[in-house]
Formats: sequence, structure tokens, C-alpha cells
Amino acid sequence: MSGRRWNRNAAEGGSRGTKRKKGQGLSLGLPAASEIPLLPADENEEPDENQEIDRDMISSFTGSTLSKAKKNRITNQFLTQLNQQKADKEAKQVKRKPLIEKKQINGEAPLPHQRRRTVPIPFLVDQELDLQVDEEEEADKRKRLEENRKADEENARRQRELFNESQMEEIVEEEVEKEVEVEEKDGAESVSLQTVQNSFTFLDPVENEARKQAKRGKPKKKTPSKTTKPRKTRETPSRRREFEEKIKSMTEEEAIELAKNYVDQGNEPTTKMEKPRKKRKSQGMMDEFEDEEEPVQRQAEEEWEDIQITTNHAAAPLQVCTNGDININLRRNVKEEKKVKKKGITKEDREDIAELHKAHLVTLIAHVTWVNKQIDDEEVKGLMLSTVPQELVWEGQSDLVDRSLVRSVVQHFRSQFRVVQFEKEKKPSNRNPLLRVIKRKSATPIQAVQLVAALFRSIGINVRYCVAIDPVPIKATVKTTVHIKQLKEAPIDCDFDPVANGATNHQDPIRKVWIEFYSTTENRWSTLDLFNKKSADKLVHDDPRALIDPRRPFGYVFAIEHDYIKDITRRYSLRWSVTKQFRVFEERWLFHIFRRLSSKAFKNRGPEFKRREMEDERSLMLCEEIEEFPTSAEGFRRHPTYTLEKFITKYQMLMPDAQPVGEFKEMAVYKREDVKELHSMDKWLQEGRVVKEGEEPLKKVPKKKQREEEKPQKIPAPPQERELVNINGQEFTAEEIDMAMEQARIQNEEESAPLTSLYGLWQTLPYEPQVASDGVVPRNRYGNVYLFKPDMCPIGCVHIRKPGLGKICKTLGIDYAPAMVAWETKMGRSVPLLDGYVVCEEQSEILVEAWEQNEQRVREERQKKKEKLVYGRWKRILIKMITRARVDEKYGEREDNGLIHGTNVEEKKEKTKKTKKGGPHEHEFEEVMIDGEKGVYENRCTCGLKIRFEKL
DNA sequence: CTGGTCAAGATACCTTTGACCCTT
DNA sequence: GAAGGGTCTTTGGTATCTTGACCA
Repeated sequence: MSGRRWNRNAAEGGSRGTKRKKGQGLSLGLPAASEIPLLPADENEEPDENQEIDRDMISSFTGSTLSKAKKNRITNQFLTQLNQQKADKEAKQVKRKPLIEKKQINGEAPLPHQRRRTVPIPFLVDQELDLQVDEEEEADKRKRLEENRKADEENARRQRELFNESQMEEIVEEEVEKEVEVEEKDGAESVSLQTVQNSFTFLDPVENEARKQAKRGKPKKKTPSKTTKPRKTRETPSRRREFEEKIKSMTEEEAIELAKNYVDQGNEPTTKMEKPRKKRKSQGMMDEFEDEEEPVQRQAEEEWEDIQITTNHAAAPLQVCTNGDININLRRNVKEEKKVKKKGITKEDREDIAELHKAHLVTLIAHVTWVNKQIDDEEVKGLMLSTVPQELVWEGQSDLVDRSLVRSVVQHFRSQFRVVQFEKEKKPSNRNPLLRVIKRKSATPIQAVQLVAALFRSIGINVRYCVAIDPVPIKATVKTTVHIKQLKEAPIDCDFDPVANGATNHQDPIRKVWIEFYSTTENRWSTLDLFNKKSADKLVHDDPRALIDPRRPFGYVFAIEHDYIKDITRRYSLRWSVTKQFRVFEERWLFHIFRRLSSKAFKNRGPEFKRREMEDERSLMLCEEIEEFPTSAEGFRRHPTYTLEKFITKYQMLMPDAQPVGEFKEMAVYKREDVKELHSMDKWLQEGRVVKEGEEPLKKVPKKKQREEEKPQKIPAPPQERELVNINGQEFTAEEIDMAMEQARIQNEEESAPLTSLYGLWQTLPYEPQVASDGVVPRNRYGNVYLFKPDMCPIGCVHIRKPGLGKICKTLGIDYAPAMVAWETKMGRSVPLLDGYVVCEEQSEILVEAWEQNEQRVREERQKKKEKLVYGRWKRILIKMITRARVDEKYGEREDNGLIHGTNVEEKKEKTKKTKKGGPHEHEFEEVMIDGEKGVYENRCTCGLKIRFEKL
């Protein structure tokens, strides 16, 4: 600003009537005052570091200008905020951290689209908000900040002109706001004095999901969840819809939980379903369409996504609406769209379909559980028991269960009940439908099976209610993918429930439901076929597979007994290897579902139960083993038990002692277990294993060619400078020799193409970390420590993941090595991903302490700097206020109460003009040098006004 | 109609230690 | 001037899988 300083003595003429020139600061028009301390002469001038500003100082500054209340309020606010600022140092650290967090591996790092930044609200903002800000929103914010800054400049200008009491507060606020914004713009840590907590957090996926769920859940709160009602509720279309809604958006865990709840509460889970919601990815065109079609609904569901994306061919790419929303209109790239369409099944499609399959499967399992609950209903069992003659009851209670007993039970059932193909559908009631069937004495085949099961159970014979189910196929084909895509666009009903939908023409519903009983004479679970078409008398099949229609492949057969549900598919599968392809790839997943849906009580069942289970398991395994060879060579490709030599891949090996177990089209058939996976040394190292010393590679495969190095070509020296070399009497130039050597090198490389040595698991040992000694960290040839697994850390060392630790190690003279945790692809090449440092254990404590101290110091420094800036600005404002007040006190007019009144410049101008001798006029100054050495000048007006000042 | 084979195209896997510029 | 961090760009060859056409 101005370098001039007022000579106090020269100010006799006062500033009255002085026309302030544009761009001149307030200080120009004010006399210098020795009692005003530490006036920053320039905007850029840093205030004294040692200055201490406290309440008293501020109070003294505010002096007579402000009312006591206002003064107190402002100073209090200011000081509280500063205190908070000090207390909230941690938050800033959080913001710096992400660098490391971003680089986390093992899938722990949140994906970019999952990240939400919580932006701190600058202080002096009333609300304490937790804003979810998207990239677009941030851009918007930056824009607003820019606008704000402009407004601030405007304010600053205003400040120079308007300076009355009423505007004081506003100016102070603006000043402080500006402070904050400037810092935000600079990319420094955002100052938040009210919401520094969570000022910058990366939500982890689970938490994020939970948040989403919570958000989604909100609108639903309006209708208090019927599902939580303890009493049984009838299924209505609205409830069905509700269930569908839930299915749509839930995770696997939730699906199980929900299914369980429905079963527990006696609600039938619907099997009508839509595509399970996946994490939305922005690149899909479909998503955009979805947004377009139901923006309102979507918005309600996902409140945090408040940006509408619409597709419009002709529209401008970006529109900012007056209400602050941003509409992004994307011009659809027709070529790109075609490309997308042309593409076959993507990984994403596959995942979608697998997810759909799983979700459907869960609902079907829940359905089975629900039906089983109806069978186990005490009322149903009681009614069934009441029809049974006493002899049968006694017989049932004996330990002997054989075919004759089963036959007599079935005969009794047949004598009591009539089986009809179709039953007139009655309106749904919340009573157990089986009760109605018992009353009516006529049942559909499925109900008959259920009643027979209830009958067996009522007389004390444990039977399994078995269901073959076939959910939407898990294997992604073009057809199913198209179907899924349709589902994505417009949800349609796809009732895959084989039980409910049993009457469809080509499916035989009877073959979908049956009973298994444990035959004590045969010591195995036997299949009871109520509706044997071949011979009505033959109730029990010797081969359970006779029950299954070989033309209709299915994925799963479940048996349920009380709360214990079990997968018995293998017993009924004609070709397990084929069946497997229709099932969830991860077997564990199914076990997990069962464990969640089954009662824990089965664990505590008696030894007899356990024995039967063991026996059953053994028979199931046998079913798997006795499977015949596939009928085609292709069938061997992914066969679980057998394989052909031609299907052994590059990174696999047949064990040398493996014997062929058969022959297929003149090709030897081997057991799958004789084929072993091989890996290179590096690969094993990443698995945390090292190849044993002295182990010979089992296989050598050509190495992948390394990318050509783009090294600058050597510029050969000018020939005239090179000497001739004499080899065997012949003279060559050095260049010729170079070329020959290069050729030889290339030839050599081609001949001995680099090979990768592969080793088997049994040739490896778990990685044994090296031992640190004398405070030196053992490291590899790149100076790193391999830390692919946490237990690979050298003994006596610790892995500390703190940014900037290396620097401190260096200053302290502590040996350290960066930890390499994974490989990363950058610029199309693999580069190591370093995360944290490895240091010797004994030094870690000192180091961490030093690091923390350093952090503390850095934080404090930053804080100090910030405070200095804030204080400086405060001081400037206050000094200006006081100066102004003093000037006004000395030269201005006073009200009766002694307060300065009227700083309206125009008003003052008018007053000045009127009081001037010689009528109102505008001063026209002439600059006169008084003392050239001291730089004292005087501005003189014809009216006699003189203003003395110093030039620096 | 089913199942096998084959070819073409799509996808997955393996590999595995920059360079430069700007700020502090 | 040194150190450190951000940014640049997005490999490429081969094995394996998938799909659809064709044929027995």
C-alpha cells in the first residue's frame, strides 16, 4: 500500500475534506499514532513473531469504538476459536495421512468412487454440518470461493469507506472468513474450528455401505417396518413389494439376515426378484438412463448424490442452474455406445449374474426353511398324529426304521388323504396352509409330501424334507446377460421358484420335492418317492438318482430336518462335474449361508446324530468319486476329478509318479489331484514362501519379454577419431567391432531365450525373515525390505507406516529401509509399491517419539504461521478502527453520548463542503517539499488546508 | 435335437525397481 | 542445490476361455 507515514505534527489541518484517492488505504487518511503498536506498514509485512495478543490487548484496541457487549462478543468468539484451533491439531494430521492410506493394499483401500470427503465448515458458520462433497461439488465450491473472494475485495474497499460501528462486526467476520478461504484455496489444511473432527476422512467400504444403508433406510422409516412385528403377518402385495425393494439393495449378509427374519416371523419370502444392486459405477450408459428415468426416486434413495446427470444429444455440456444444482448433459457418443453393445460378456456382467444367482438362492433357501417350519408346526403334527392308529405310533417309536414301516405310514396317509393335481387357490391367510389341507383331506402332490413329512415327524421318525432347486443360472451366457441387462433397465418379474411355479408345462413338480428317511437297517438316508410312476408300490429307490429327470439339470438339492439344512446335491447328481457348473463357485459361501440360517442347536445333538452325519458325508463323497468319465474331451477340461494331459497348463505340472487312471480316445486320463500348480520364485515370494535351497526347477518356461528400454541411442564417435584395431592380422575399425559384438549379443539372446524356473509348493518353505544385527536393517539389492506379508518383516525390526519417517531416520542416523508391500502398474510398467519403513525394533520407540515430536513441531509451526496471519489481520483492523476513532475524536463531530457518529463519507463530504470558507469546494492540493532530507512534504489547498506527510 | 470340434475373438495372466517437473 | 512428492500414461505377448458355426 502506501509507503508514506504521516508526520503527526503536520496533521494540523486534519483530514477533514481530504479527498481520498482511489487505491489508497485508510492509513493514508489517518495520522500516525505512536501509541498504536505494531502497525503493519504493508500488507505483505509479517507481524512480529513475538507479539502476544490477548484479551486485554484486543480490549484496549477496541477502546471506545465498540459497545461493551459487542466488544466482548467479538473478542470471545475470536479467542475461543483460536483455542479450538490449537486443540484440533489432530484433524489436520488426518488430512495429510491419506497418502499412505491411499496406497493400502489387500483391498483395504477404499475405491475412488467410494471415497467421500467430509469438508470442514469454516468457522463463523453457524451450522455444524457434515457435508458429503463430490468432485463436482468441490469444483462448484471453488467457484463460490472465488466469488466470495471477489466479494471480499469489494468488502475491503467498502471497509475503507464505511467504518461505522454497525458495520464493524460484519467487517470482522468478512476478514476472518477471507482468512479461511485464502487458506483453503492455498491447499493448506482447511481451518475448522467447529468441525475439525472428521475433517478429512476416508470412509472404509463397510462403514460407507453402512452409511448408505442408513441413508436408504431413512425414507423407509415413515412406514414403521412391519417385518419387526412379533406376530405373524399375512403376505400382501405391499409386503411383497417391500421385500423386493429390500432384496434389490442388500448385501449378501443382509439377505441372509432378512431371509432368517422372514422365516422366524412366519412370513414367506417372495422369490420374485430384481437384479441385486451393485455398487454403481459411473461409466455405464445404463446408469445414466436409469437416472433419467427415475431421478426423483433415485434421489430419495441416495441423498448424497444430488447431481442429476441427464443425457441430451443437443444440449450444452454443462449448465449451472440458478438453484445451485448442476446439470451435466452428456452428448452420447454413438460410436462408443455401439462398442459397448458389441462387447460380449464382461467381468462385470459375470459378477452381476453371479450375484443375482446368489440372491435368488438365498431366497429359495429361506423359502425351504419357511416351508419346513410349517411342517414342524406343532398343530399340524398334532392333527396328523391324531389320525394315526396306535400300533403305528408304537412302531414309529421303536428304533427300527425300515421300508415296511415307511410303507405302512404312507399307506395310512393314502387312506386318509386324497391327492389332487391342482387345488383352488384361496385367499392367503396367516394361518398355516397345511391346517386347511388337513381339514379338507385333499392335498396337492407337494402338500402331500409335506404332510407325509409331518406325519413321520409326529410319530417320532426324523425325516428330511428335500427340495431340488434351480435358481437363475450362474453361468454367464449371452442370453442371460441380455436378460440381466433388461432387468437392469426395467425390472420384470422372473419367478424362478420351482415349487411355487411347479405347474409350468414341462416341469414335473413332484420330482422337485421328496422325503428322505434314515433307514436303520441299511444305515443310510433313503429316498422316499411318494409318486413313483413306474410302480406305485415301489416307494423307496435303490438309486436316488432315479428320482431326477436327467433332462433337467439342477444346481442344488437341499435337505432340511428341524433347523438343520444340508446340501445333498451329490447324491442326486447324475454328473457332479456338470452340476457343479450350475452352482456357486465358492463352496464355502453355501456353508456360510447354512450356518447363518440353521439353528446352532444341531451342534449339541447327540452322538447318534453325529454318527449319521458322518455316514452321510461319506456316502456323498463316494457319490462324487464314482462319477464316470465325461463323454467328451472338453468335459475333462474343468472336471473336478479327472483331467487329460492336454489340459495341463503352462504353469501346471503332472506329478512324475502319477499313473493314468484310464484312457479316453487314446488319451491318458489322470487324476486332477496329480496336477500341481507351479510358480516362479518371485511369485512364491509374494505368497510369503521361498524356494528351498538346492531345489531344481520342475519346469522352465520362456520368460515374458521385457519391454524395450527406450534408452537414448549412443552416438558413435566420429570415425576419424577412432583407431584401427588389428585382430588376427586384419584391421577393423572400433565401430565395426562394436557392431559385431552387438550382433553376437542379439544372437546369443535369441538362442538362449531367458527362462523362468517354476517350482511347486512342496519345494518351498515359509519365508524366513532375516535377522537384524547391530541396528542394521537387512535389505534386498534394491535397498528395500520385501513385506508382501506382515510376517515377512525382518526379525528384530518393525514396520512403521508414518510419512516422512525416512527423513527423521536420516537426521537421527538410524538405519532404515522402505517397505515394499506390492507391485503396482504405473505407466504400463510394474513398479514397487512402497509403504512405510522398516527400522530396528530397539530404535523404533525413539524414532516414533522423534517423529511425533517432529510432527508436533511442524503442526505448531504451521499453527503459529496461521495465527500470525490471523492476528496480523486482526491487529490491522483494530488499529484502523482506533485510528479512525481517534481522528474522529479529534476532528470529527461528536454526539452527546460521546460516540463517534456518522462515517458516511458522502454525508461528511457534504458537511465539509458546507463548512468551508469560501463556499463548498473540492480541495485541490499542490505538493510542496518541506525537508528534502527527511522526505517531508506538504499538500496545500488554496483554501488554506495543509497536510504534511513524509515520503519514505 | 444333442453333443462334439474347431476357429476366432475376448479375456486373463505374467511381468516385476521411471523420468521429469515443481515445491519445499 | 538436494530431496521429495506429484504427475505423466495406460504394456504386450501368450495362454486360456467363450462363443457360435458346423457337422455327425
